[in-house]
Amino acid sequence: MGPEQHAMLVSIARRHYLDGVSKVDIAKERGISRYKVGRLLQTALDEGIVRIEIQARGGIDYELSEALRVKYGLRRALAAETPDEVHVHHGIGQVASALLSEIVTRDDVLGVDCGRTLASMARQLHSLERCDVVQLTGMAGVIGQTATDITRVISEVNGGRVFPIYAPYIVPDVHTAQTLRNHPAIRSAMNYYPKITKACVAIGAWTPELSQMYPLLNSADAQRLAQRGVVAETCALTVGADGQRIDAVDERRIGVSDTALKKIPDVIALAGGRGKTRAVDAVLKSGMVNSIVTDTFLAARLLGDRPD
Amino acid sequence: MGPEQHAMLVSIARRHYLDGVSKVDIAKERGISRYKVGRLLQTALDEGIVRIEIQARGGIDYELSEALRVKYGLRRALAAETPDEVHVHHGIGQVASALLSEIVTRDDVLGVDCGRTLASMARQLHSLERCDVVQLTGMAGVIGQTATDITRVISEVNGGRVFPIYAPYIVPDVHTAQTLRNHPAIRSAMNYYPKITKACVAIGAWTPELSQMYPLLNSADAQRLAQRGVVAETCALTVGADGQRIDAVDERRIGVSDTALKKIPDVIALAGGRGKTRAVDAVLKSGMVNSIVTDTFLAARLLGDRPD
DNA sequence: TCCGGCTCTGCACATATGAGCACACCGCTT
DNA sequence: AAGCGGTGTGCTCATATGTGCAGAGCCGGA
Repeated sequence: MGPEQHAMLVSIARRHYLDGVSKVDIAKERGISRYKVGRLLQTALDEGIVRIEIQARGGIDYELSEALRVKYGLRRALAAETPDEVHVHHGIGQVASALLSEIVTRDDVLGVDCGRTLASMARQLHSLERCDVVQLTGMAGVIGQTATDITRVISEVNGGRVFPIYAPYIVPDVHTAQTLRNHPAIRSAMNYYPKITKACVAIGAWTPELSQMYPLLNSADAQRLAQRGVVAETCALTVGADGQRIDAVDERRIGVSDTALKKIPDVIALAGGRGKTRAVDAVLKSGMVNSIVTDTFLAARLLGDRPD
Repeated sequence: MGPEQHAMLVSIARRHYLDGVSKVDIAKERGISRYKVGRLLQTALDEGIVRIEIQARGGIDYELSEALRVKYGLRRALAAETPDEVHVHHGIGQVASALLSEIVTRDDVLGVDCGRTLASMARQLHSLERCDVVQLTGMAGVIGQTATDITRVISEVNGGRVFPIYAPYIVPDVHTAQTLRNHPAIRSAMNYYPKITKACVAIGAWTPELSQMYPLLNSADAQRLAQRGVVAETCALTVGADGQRIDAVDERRIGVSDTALKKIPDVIALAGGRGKTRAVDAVLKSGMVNSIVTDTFLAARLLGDRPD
């Protein structure tokens, strides 16, 4: 292509894409037909003279996110860019806290699970509309990362009412569980579950290290569940590889039921790091959550169907 | 703006600008109105999420070129990017040769003036449609840069017929000029002038160094012309600052007349370097040329109305 | 010289798009 | 309770735009 042709393409492209002049008007300006202008602009596009770039804000890989969203039919998916594959909690927490700030409104009721990533999210929460905060599960895990701690931190940020559950995640026998569920404060929280409109939950893989729940069982029970196909849990609700519920110790749990969880309009899972690919895949297929915040590495593995 | 909103903007922008999906279809995909899609895309544009860049090919500044073209109402203008303001001939010659290759067709008749820049153009001419080449002016200047040399070099490239003028640019008296014009070979060339469809000419400023013509006059004549307002010449046709013809030694010239030059459909001037701003401005205003190939420095000065 | 393929052009017609407008909703004040 | 700006939404209607198609010119080969 010669310089005259090139100059005309550049000039017309400028006029259209930068000055916003319509093709019809450009055609009038230059005394050519609008079809010709359209075709010249198409040429400019094909030749790479006009480049359209989507400049995503840093911190999130929107291409991976969108692919993930489509693959699992989610309401939203966000893949946080993290420095490496190990220290992903901070990044996921940051994105999740921004997400919460964005979507939580005054009359939401927010349900909260436990976990390291959720704790990071809560710590990074700068502002949040005042709303009720309900603890979705009993207490488990390291101090400062239990659902009770997270619930408290969030309520401190937004000044909302709190519905904590001062009770363990899993208790040794059914009777104790029933007793606890009848405790007025706990009952008050659990009665509020149907009102929850948004929830943040963690996803655990079925290993002692990658689940808050696994270590609470005796190892025989845990292994028996593994043999029955459990690969993941969220809110201590165990699921198999295809996302099907595998009823485990439900009657000994203190927390939201799977049916109640599914009725929450907006359930956001937070999960990242090595070893969780199959678990996240399973929970996303379970229908118990409709949004995911993860890291780019895990997102890529989910899309590539490669477990870790 | 929160990550969800941002992700949606990015996702929609991708779909529209990269995948080419219409706003209506995107609206259907996402179950929202087309107005909303339009407004989201506008937001994405305003927020800088979508960036449209016009990637010009190197070697030419198309922005300056276009501004120049509009300012002088030219058919085309090209500002060559050159390493510095002194060695501009190579760059201008390169662009001009590419331009010639592009626009010259088999049944064009090409008229050629003399000068350093035109010589550079001719040397860099790789391929050119076969066409007749006519010398527009007598010989002047350094050997190898006369119109005769340039005409020959061009014809060697394209194998076309040549109409040279073996005669000086300017002769001492009217009689000699008339005699030469009646010489069969010269007459044959000059009779061909009305058939010329495209021409390349140089622009000289009215100083001994910056014009092929000035040194051919005795200094008294030259200075007298300067007093009459001559600031530039092309093809030894002198013009004043507003582009008006100032009849100088026309009867002693051997070359195309101003009326004949104006009748050529496409006259391309080549000029660049320091000290030529007023001269180029004048010639562009004269209506004798309708295209310019110059360097970016001179182009910028022409646009800034700053003489050098 | 004729012919087939090729490119370029502009048309008709269906869609897509832009712009102003009215209306509903919301939080806030009087 | 009523008033009231601000915001977001979808409407109508005039334009702008995309697409398939047919004709014109052009070129190379039979």
